[in-house]
Amino acid sequence: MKKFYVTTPIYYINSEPHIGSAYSTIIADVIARYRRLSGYEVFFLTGTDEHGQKVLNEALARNIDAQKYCDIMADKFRKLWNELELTNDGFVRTTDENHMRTVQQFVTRLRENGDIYKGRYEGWYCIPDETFWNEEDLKEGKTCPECGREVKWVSEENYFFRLSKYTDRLLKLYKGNPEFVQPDFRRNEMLRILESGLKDLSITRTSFSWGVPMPDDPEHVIYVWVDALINYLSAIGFPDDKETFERFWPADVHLIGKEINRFHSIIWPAMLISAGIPLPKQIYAHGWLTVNGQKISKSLGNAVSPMAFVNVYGNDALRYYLLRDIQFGRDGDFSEDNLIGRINADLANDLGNLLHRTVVMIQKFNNGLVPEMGIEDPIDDTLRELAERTFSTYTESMDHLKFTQALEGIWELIRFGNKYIDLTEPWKLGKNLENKERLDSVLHNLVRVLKNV
RNA sequence: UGCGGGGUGGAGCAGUCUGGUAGCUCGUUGGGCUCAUAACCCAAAGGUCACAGGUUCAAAUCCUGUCCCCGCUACCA
Repeated sequence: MKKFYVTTPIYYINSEPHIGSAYSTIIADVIARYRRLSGYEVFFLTGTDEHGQKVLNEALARNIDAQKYCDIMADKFRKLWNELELTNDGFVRTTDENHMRTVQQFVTRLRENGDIYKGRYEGWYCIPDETFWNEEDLKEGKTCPECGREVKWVSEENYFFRLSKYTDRLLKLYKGNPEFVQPDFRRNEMLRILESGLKDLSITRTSFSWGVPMPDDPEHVIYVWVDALINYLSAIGFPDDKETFERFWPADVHLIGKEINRFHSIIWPAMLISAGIPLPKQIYAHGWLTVNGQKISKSLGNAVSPMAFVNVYGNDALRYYLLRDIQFGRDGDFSEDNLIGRINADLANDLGNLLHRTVVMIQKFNNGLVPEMGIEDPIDDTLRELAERTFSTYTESMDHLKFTQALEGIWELIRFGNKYIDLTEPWKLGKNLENKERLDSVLHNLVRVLKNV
């Protein structure tokens, strides 16, 4: 049996899940369900990223223990995925004991391969923003270009990963596997970064302790990103459960948001090469959702919970809308008006009506039983051919994550279904017993179409 | 500053790589039909494809320049 391993980003739990996190996860669920239907053994992974300064701050602000805070937040994510009826096979938390052990083992491997060294990380640091800045980016009087507050020169002893060593190998990887990073324009962005050369990456911090301790040097905690990326391995048993790990690794697709592409498309493969582990087959970076044209943000208060929509319109309607209306890969706008438009026009008027017409006529003309095929007509062939074409383009589209096209194709068939009824006029056929066999075929064909849709 | 995305009938988009009658959904208008949902089916109106040059027998599509909108520029899906 063929396998398929799909992952979502693990969500950083310094804030509650919103429509954006739900979008990524719903897409992954759609991929997982599609592959299961196609006969694959699927592992669909999602989870939460729980270490780092920001999480610690959130916990402190609430005056609760960091682990306790994480437990509460992780539950919110888990609960939401349940309510959205997502079919994830795993839910990894970076505070899981086995995950933390895996991280340490992984980092040990890198060290054994000579890719970790101790160095000094220095720079201008904006404490409230937690950001390092280059000297030339600073504003007048050494202030932060982002928030205008004063920056501080900090110097910290850290461990570094020899990322620079992997520039050429990554370039070669990109050249040899054009599908490795998708969509194309995202791959090109990464290529340009590679071409400009990579700097070594500081992979530990000493300013706080909420993280995975560095093996043999617990004063240092491992940088959250290094910690987080390894979830894709730890969740399927690396390195102890060899059988499960080897069954599913390498990942078939890491589904991510565009803002974390660099970590997945450059740092992650470099880490894996260093550790001697095969690379994932594809990184797919999707776009961002705006809400009614505005960026999702806490301060605007538009970070609405997806449940607000699910409760009113239902899970399937929300999914349909997200896949149909938002070109996958690009940024898109989420608007309730458009959602309603899709529900009315596509789900109710086209699909709903077709189903309703078919069912009512079967009740009326055939006592509610689906008839066998009777007399055929050339129009039946047209319907059949369109159906066949639809299912093959559907498969083709879904394999390449072109959800909008896949759905457009299906709706072409649905619309033709409605037209087919008008052309064959079954309500007229029903008035005369002589036409019974022709009527049977019409109704039979309609049921077939609906069943497959 | 740099990089990226976009500018196509009222709205949202496809088409641009591989030049050759401008397409889809929604909306609008008129008609048809009754199995059905203010539904469905048919038809029509509506676009100098941001702007200006250029290449070509022919450009939304290739080249040059300009304008406008949006995003990113390192740890926020």
